[in-house]
Amino acid sequence: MPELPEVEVVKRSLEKNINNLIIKKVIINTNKLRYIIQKKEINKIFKKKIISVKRRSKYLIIKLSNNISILVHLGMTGKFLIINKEGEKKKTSFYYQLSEKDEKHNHIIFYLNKNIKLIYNDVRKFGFIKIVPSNKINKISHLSLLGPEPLSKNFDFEYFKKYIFNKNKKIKDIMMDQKFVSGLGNIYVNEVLFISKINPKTKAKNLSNLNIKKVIKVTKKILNISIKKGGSSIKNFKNSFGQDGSFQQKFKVYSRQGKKCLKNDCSDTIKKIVISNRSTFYCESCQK
DNA sequence: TTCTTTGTTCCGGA
DNA sequence: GTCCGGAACAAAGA
Repeated sequence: MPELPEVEVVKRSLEKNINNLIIKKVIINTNKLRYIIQKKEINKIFKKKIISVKRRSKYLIIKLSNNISILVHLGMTGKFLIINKEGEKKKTSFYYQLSEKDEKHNHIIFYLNKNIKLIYNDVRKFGFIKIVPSNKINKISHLSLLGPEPLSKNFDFEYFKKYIFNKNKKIKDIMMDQKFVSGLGNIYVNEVLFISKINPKTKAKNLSNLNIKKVIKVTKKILNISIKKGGSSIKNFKNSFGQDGSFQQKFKVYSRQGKKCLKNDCSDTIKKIVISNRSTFYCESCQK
């Protein structure tokens, strides 16, 4: 369930710890992620230096020397772990003790110089890793159709208003649509609509100007707070040191069905419904 | 055994 | 051709 804030936290962690390192060896334990990784693709990243780590939507782009990039999507349960070789004296936060159970899902191991290992671990195997030419990265299908970043200036009232004026979709579906705005998933959309006091079933084109402004403002605020807190830790999310994020206590509506609404002066309970095959949580009293 | 989870894609119907 | 929404898919744990 890594959404934008979680991916951003991973990005920062990777940036800080693997930049300028060189890929010495790659071991693929499981080649059954969303896409099979060909051996000739892996050969392209040998001895390459990690130049930068970027994020676009929920994707990570690890740029290497010689016009090669590693495009990563964490799927539902993907995570990176950075591990130093035993015996090296480094900060304890570099060490993450994997239980045997966790190690079963260590699918790809990048051996870097300075005895650092970068491990891709993914229980559900819905994530993927692709080797792509850096200069074509924005043209590949995963990235080419993405809408604006929610935290960018492009995600503003004018854009929102123009996009939804003839859309008959529910606001929740629109917010989940990566072509409209990229990086939000089910959890954060539920939270944004709750805090904005907007019913998820509302047709997007019927939103008032005031509510459009509110949604934009709340979206940016929640994402920024979550990034600051280190990402959520819903079930499987960990940053690259295996530490849990701390945002999970902050969810006001997600997964709270049957529990009391947290808005002041509201005595209603949170309802769970399904919209477009996704669990949707809201308060009937607060979100009219 | 069945249900749940998510992002993405596909397909039928309007 | 376009839009909408339901279904399917991946894998594994409860």
